[in-house]
Amino acid sequence: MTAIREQMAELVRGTDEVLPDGGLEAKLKLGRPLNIKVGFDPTAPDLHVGHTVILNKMRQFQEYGHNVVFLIGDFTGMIGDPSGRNATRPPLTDEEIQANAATYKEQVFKILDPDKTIVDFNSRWLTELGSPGLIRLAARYTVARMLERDDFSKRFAAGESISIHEFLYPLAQAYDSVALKTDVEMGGTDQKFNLLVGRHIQQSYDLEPQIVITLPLLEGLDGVQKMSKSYGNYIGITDPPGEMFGKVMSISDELMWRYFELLSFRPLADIDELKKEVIDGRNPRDVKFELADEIVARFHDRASAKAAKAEFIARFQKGAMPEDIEEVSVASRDGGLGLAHLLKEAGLVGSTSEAFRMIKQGAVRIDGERIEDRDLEVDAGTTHVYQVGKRRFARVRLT
RNA sequence: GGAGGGGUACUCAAGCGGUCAACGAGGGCAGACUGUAAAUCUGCUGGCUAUGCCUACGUAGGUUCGAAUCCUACCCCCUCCA
Repeated sequence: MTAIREQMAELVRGTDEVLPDGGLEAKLKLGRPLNIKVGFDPTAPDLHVGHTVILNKMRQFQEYGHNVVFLIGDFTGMIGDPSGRNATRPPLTDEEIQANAATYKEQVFKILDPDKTIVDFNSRWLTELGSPGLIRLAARYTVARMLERDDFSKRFAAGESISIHEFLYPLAQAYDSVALKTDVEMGGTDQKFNLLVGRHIQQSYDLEPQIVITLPLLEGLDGVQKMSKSYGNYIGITDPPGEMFGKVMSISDELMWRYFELLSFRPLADIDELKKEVIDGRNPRDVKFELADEIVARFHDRASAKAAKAEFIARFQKGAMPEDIEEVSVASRDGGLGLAHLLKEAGLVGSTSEAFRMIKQGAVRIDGERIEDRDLEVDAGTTHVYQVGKRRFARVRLT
């Protein structure tokens, strides 16, 4: 195993907090592979680059020879994420959970080492716990301590409702650490409270408390809210190269540095150098190209990144049509079809009302030519490229 | 168990018998400007067989020519007291 000092330096890099002070070093000195646990929600198998911040860290632990458990919270999923809005979720069926798990593996193993990753489900021990066990578990923590959680105390103070079962979430998560004899648990900064509850609960079961590592949450494309599927501000790790590239290019200059910090593998010194260049007059767009390039190359490959960049330049700097336009065929009625209906059928707009609005606003083009006539009838048997706004395209054959 | 307050579009939040598909803000979308950046300005933001019709203001009924607005019941949330 690599020297502890070197491990420490690498493992701490990019983290938000490692608690308690000196704890990780002491664990490493035990000289055995540590049990690392990270929990994931069972409902959202579409990973985005925000998740990769923690996946990269998990990978690092693996490289140092530790046991990494990718824990799917199929049981806790029933409780729902207490920091979210939905207090309760309908439990998923076994089939759904298995399907989600399979999707997870497919995506996660782009980063994690499949041979070294243990995928587990917390229903395995939490179901078995039963009501008596749950009561015994709940007896180990107090309401006052529960209310220390920022989210709970705020909601309580604001007069918003907190359901009792929400208190079970941190407890169940803590019990996972008991069941797995976890040495280190990682999560986003928003998980800090839950992770710390794990320490207390472990101790009450006469186990050594785990080390808690929090990692910064990556902001989404809007630069305000954290990256999440439900906010629609994410870069999916399975996004096609062109889309991934475009999404990175659409972030603000300020946010770009944050992405460099959390997603790029470049040494920090390199990033500082880039910042300096921008201050000295280099176009931030070109620096952003480098970031987009690195990210696309990581989740696809070098060639795709290069192609994505070339197309980006052709399309947005030179105004060319995108290369891969989806082909759709739409059935006509009585030898033709109104433009609004055609756009709806082709999936370019959500409703005919929206189509009319878009036409009125000058957002609709056929073969690059702006159309203002909302009553335009398109003849059957023709094929044109229809465009709504800057990003939505389709080659539509009217049959 | 008692008393009071409240449930309005993606979110917050006005409206409290007709002029309400519903003020305003945020978000989103589109147009202009650009570096598909940000900022800024402008417009749009329920649906449809489209200049008219249909469906919407917690749910179900009722009063009325007419209800998001009034009445009744129910459901849900919050506060105080017990």
